[in-house]
Amino acid sequence: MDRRQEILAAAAGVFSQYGFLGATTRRIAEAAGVNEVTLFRYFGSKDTLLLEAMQHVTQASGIIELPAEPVDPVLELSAWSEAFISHLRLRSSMIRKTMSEIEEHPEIGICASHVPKRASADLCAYLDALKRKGLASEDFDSKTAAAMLMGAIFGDAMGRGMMGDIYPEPADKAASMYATFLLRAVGAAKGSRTRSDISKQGRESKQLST
Amino acid sequence: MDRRQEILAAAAGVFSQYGFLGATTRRIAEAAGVNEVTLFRYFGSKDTLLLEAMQHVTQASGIIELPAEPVDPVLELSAWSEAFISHLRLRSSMIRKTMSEIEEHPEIGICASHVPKRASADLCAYLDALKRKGLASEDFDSKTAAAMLMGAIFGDAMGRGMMGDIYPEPADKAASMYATFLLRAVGAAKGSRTRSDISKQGRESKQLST
DNA sequence: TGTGCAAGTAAGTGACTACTTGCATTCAGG
DNA sequence: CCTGAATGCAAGTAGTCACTTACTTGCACA
Repeated sequence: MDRRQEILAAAAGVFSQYGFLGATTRRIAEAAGVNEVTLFRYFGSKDTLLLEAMQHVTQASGIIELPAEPVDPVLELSAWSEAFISHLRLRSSMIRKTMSEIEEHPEIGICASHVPKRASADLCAYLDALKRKGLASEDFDSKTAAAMLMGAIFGDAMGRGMMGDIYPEPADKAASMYATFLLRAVGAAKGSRTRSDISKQGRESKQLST
Repeated sequence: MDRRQEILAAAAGVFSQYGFLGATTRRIAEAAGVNEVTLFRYFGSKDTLLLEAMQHVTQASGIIELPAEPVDPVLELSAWSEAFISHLRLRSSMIRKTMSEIEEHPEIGICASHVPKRASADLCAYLDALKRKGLASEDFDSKTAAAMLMGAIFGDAMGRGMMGDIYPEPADKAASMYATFLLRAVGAAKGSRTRSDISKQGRESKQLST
């Protein structure tokens, strides 16, 4: 049904603006251009409506794939990071509301956690592929590295609006700066040497390629 | 006054469990062991009570100082990171609630943002001191590096409860693993080789000591 | 012994909450 | 043309919300 989708979208929008308690059935109905009673006819209760709405929006994830066989790490990881950060930025206010709801409505939190879980798994696999192909040193922990990059991206997406001065500028290059920084840390910053910030290291670090 | 403090503490506790709308005056009064009317006699309204409560709790920050003159980067930054992550972990649920409230109650968000702002400034200054003393390479951006470490710590503190499997183990060493990873990225991972997680690296990487 | 303040108690206000019921309207298909 | 499903509308229910008023109690101090 068309109506269902409209209501779900409206519910997600209102939730991301007002949170669970603030997302009243009246507001949702108004946003959907629908009578309040219709909500209950479709979904029975506010709880199931909001749960379904959240499941609906977490379907479409903005994560792009990382190649199974890395070729140009800086290019590939920058693109991935930029896609990921814009996914998070678009949804930042919903993510904040969802995070604050995990104690009282864990089901919502669980379905939202699939996105970062998948992102992290993808990223770990990619870093391991870098090791395997000899494109990175082998003496670092993928989970630690992945947590660093994901944390930087996540923190930037959540916090820049409130404390823009603590994050690197310009905002639209930040994700690729994090990615480049990470690759340099794992000794994979050769190839694609277009960025000036890694030029110096190039001279000295053939060190660990096994 | 003694009573004031008790009420403020109770309000902060209830807020961190239920969020702004869920923190009803009844619940706060109950938690404080005080009559509901007393809240209004002291603070006039729920809004000012909660604002005052948040200002009160953000006074005491668990951030320790970083030395102005770095001596042992790994040791110093690990200690700082561990103190910071346990500060965040203790307050994770309040932080989540506060973050979801920044749109509707910006004043609360603003006073909470002082902690990460100060942490970031301290960290940047420390990284710059590393550069100045020749303990790190000079071709990285301090803000980027700081955002990476703070992001990793923040993400870990917020997310481990819900998706423990994507973060490095053990949890109580994670902060120092992030710190060590960062220092290695900036070429400052020599000295203080007591931690096992960098033992392997020790053999091969004298590389960047300028 | 009397005064004044801090706090509790009880009751109530009007607005809002999720949710229900009953009935009128619209419109498509047989 | 009739039927039935989808929807709107008006009203109502029982509960909670922040907040107020009016009054009582207990204790310190003079």
